[in-house]
Amino acid sequence: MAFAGKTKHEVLSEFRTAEILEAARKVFAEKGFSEATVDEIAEAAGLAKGTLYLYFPSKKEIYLAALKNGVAELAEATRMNMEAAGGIRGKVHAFIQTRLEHVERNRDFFKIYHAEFGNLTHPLSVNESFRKLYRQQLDALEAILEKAAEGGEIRKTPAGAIASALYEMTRGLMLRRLLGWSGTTVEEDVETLNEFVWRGIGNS
Amino acid sequence: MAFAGKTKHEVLSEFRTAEILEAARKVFAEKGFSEATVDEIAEAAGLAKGTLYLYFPSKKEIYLAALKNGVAELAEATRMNMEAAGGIRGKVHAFIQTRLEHVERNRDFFKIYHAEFGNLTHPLSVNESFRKLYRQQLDALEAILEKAAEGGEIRKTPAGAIASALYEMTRGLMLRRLLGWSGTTVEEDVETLNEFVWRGIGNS
Amino acid sequence: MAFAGKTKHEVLSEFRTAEILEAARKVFAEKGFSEATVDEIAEAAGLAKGTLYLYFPSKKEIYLAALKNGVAELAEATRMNMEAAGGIRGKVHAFIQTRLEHVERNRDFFKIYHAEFGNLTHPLSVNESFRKLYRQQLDALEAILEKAAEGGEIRKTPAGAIASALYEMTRGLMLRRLLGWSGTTVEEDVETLNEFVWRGIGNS
Amino acid sequence: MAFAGKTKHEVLSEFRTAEILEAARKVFAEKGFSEATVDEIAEAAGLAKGTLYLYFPSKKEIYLAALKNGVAELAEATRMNMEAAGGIRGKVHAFIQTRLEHVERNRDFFKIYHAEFGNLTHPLSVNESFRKLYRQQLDALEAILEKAAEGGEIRKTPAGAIASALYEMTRGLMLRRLLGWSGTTVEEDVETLNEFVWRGIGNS
DNA sequence: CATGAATGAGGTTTCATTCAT
DNA sequence: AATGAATGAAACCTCATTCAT
Repeated sequence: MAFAGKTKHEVLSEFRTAEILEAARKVFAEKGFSEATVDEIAEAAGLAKGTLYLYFPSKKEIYLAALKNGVAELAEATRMNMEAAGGIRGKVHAFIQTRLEHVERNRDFFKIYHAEFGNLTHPLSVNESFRKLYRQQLDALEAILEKAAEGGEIRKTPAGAIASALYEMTRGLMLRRLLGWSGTTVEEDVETLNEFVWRGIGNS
Repeated sequence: MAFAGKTKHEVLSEFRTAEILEAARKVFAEKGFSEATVDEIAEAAGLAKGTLYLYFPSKKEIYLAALKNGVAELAEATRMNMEAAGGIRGKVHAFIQTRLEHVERNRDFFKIYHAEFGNLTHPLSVNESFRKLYRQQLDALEAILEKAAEGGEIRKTPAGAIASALYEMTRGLMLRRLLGWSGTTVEEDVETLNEFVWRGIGNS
Repeated sequence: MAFAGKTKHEVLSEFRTAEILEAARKVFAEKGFSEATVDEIAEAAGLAKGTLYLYFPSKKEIYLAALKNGVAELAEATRMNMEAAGGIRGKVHAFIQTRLEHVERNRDFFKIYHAEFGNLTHPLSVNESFRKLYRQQLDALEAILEKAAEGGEIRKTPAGAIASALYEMTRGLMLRRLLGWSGTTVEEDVETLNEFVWRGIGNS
Repeated sequence: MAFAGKTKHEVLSEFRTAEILEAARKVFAEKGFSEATVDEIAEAAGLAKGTLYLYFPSKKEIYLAALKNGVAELAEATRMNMEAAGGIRGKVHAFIQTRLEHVERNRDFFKIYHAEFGNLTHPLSVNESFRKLYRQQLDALEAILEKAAEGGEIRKTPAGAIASALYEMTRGLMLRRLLGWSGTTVEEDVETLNEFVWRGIGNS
């Protein structure tokens, strides 16, 4: 993503931004948006409070950046892995696997991510674009399922509901891991879910 | 539940409490806990701010009451309907149906309910007992699935993960309805989910 | 003080008033004016809060009544006993004795009384008239001392300062008793103080 | 007391703290603890309300700091001057003189100081340590008197009561000056009191 | 007369944001 | 660019007082 030719200013700016976002993710993950204070984030980042405002215009923007950052990464990785996979079965497997594996490496981010789903129904919420992205992902999933059904790869189902179910059951297992309630490995969870879903939608 | 012989005080107290909780649910549903103000709740209830504090000791307690109230009701209804249903297939159907139908009649409550799941990973969150209850429900679901598997009613699966998946996919469809993204009736959603789950766990 | 010919109304009114003042004295003694609440007084009096407002227009007035009541009684008893006593020596003794003995029987009142001295320097304080009364008592004491000095009964002193000293040293021993720091009887305290004062002002 | 080598932060912090305490003393002196508002103190200090909270965690702590500050200073000055003075007569004189002179230079503080004596009998009062300090001073005074009596410098008296009387008569004259009721100079008051006390306890 | 539910002004405290250094 | 002291709006909560019953 990064490329040569950056000015010294740009390099520093990116470095600070990343530094702040990492600290922010840690604090927001622990406390949630409202309970977290800018002071805490500044301290976690080892910077003065005022410095944060050189890089972000508000607490809310820090939060959004910390969120979007990870969301885009996850969405992108998911999309790419699904594209690379052949056939509907591979795609579904990729979807589940990518997401579940991601959790392990980004626990702080996922706590924020989860919290944000809780805010989806507050219209005045921190985030309008989050809802859109969620919708896009569901729609994409739905489209894939519908196409597969048309091609006879899977049975005919109300694809929207199934997409939602697939998305959320995956998220459920992610949450379960986050809470430390899983006695299983990621691989096992992936297989369990994959098997379950496949039976659910397969046209056996 | 209500019975004669209540004092005037008790009647009024119950009435006010209900009045406040209804207003609170509306405001909390719209804004979430942190963004909601006690003033707004008071106004929504048509009462003065001080009056709320005659019935609840703090904003947090109002929130918890509004939450617990509905949570207990939902949990109880779900448990009863599952118990009444015969066989694992009936129980799973009852689980899905009870929950999805409940949403339609308690939209405000469900927004709060959903938001609280987002807080599950914040250890210092408003609510410790909520996490426990969630865990209990998952455990109960797991136990039912395991027993059914032992009895040969369904295939053998890692019951914990499946319970989580079942719980969350249902919650996903609830959220979908809440967001107005469903073009389907509750009955259709129930059947879709039921069919999907049953294929997923059945021992065909 | 009470006399026949009262209407039923007056009798009840006096009874309620006394009841309230006793409760008020107890609560104010324990908490001070600001920390005491009207609710507490009402509860201590076994009456509803609203009832208090039938007999007193405000919390402040309850306080003042509870205070003045006792202040007047103390001042009157002191004045009478001093008048009855012969000679300056007897008068001083009567002053000390009356006041110290009074403490034992009216501990609640004396806590309020003491607190009020602490407010003397707040011009906007609860009580303007209290300051006046204090001043009157000091002036009276001063006048007595001056007259005695003129008559050669005691030595010549700056009578104002001595009056103040006499008043406050007595109050000091009263406070000492209130705090439970006295290992002595009232009589002993009276004699100690009397001896001390007499040596201090006597014209030996 | 101040010395070089302080950081800029320390200098500012001390300056602000002093600034706030001076304003606080003025406001508390005028209104008492309960009637004073943080807003008033902030305004008197020429600072925003929030700024006070950068230096003190609560209104109560501001009050205590304003109080303790002066109390410690007075106690220390008194102790030192008494120690420096030779013989019991000198010590008593030093006690009276130090305290009375202190009033003139710290009128605001002394109003708070006096008010606090009024709270001594409220067990849940702002200040527990104040009571202890008062007790310590009385005990020290008592010890000095007892020792002098044993050495034959003064007559035998119940030293505790006399200590209390001495302390409070001094405080009485301090209050008298505070109220502007003294037509005399500090020196005259000191001499009057000294003479009075000395006759009272001397072994003539 | 008595009640106590209701009120709402007013107090303390927090914290996102600004800006002079 | 970085700082962190200062700000003040806004939130929660208390409690003296009122008034319909």
